[in-house]
Amino acid sequence: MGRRSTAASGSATADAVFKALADAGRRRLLDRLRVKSGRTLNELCEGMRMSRQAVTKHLVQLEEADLVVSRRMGRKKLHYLNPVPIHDIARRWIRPFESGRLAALRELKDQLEG
Amino acid sequence: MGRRSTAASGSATADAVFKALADAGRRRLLDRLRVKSGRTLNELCEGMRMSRQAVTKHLVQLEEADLVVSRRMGRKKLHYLNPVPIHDIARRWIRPFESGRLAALRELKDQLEG
DNA sequence: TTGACAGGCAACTAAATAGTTGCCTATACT
DNA sequence: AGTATAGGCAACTATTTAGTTGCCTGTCAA
Repeated sequence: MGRRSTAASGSATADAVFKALADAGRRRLLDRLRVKSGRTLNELCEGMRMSRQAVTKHLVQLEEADLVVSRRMGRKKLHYLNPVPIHDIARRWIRPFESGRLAALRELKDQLEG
Repeated sequence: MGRRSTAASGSATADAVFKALADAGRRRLLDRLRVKSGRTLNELCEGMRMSRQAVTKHLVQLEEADLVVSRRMGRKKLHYLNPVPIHDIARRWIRPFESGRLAALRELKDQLEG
């Protein structure tokens, strides 16, 4: 029920993307893919203080959010960063809040002081 | 144990902010505060298909993420949008991924095709 | 062709989330 | 004073999440 349009090609839901970003471990994985994309599972496990299975599950979440795309190469699985979903949430959920930023801050300050 | 620096004044953790954003209901609350800040709890309950208590809990999470700041006025509680945490995560977690966006996309495309 | 390497799957547990309901307190209105 | 309004607190439930362990499969290399 409520299948999330597997995200393989289109953009994932904002829910999935924010949820994927809401974990320091997953953000670390993204950061490392940003530096160098195309890493194997085992490479990505390095330095993560958890089992390989745990990392796999995090990668699954990242793939469901379409933030990571993977490809099998022989017995290896290579993981690539896909920046599109981040771009999408930035447009819808970040920039609109930055636009009104100064106004919001002024209003907030007024109310907290006055 | 791991107390999260209650966020009252400083900027909240990225975890708390992303987690707060990872729910459509909470994002809706933020959207409405963006249009008009300084709303009461009951105002914010309107149109949310859940009990007042549920909304209260969502607002607590938003406050813990420092995305919302509240102030008692008589028997009313007014809620204000605070745009700072969004600005912070944009700087650390959004823009860096947008910078390399075209490069990442080219790399991704190459790998998926080749 | 045998072993080592890379990864996948399933079952389980512990903890966090999202929501409910019932009742209580404080402030405002008449 | 008495009632309606605005919100708070506590207890409880169901679901989701994050992690573990054990074992299995497919691929490469000597």
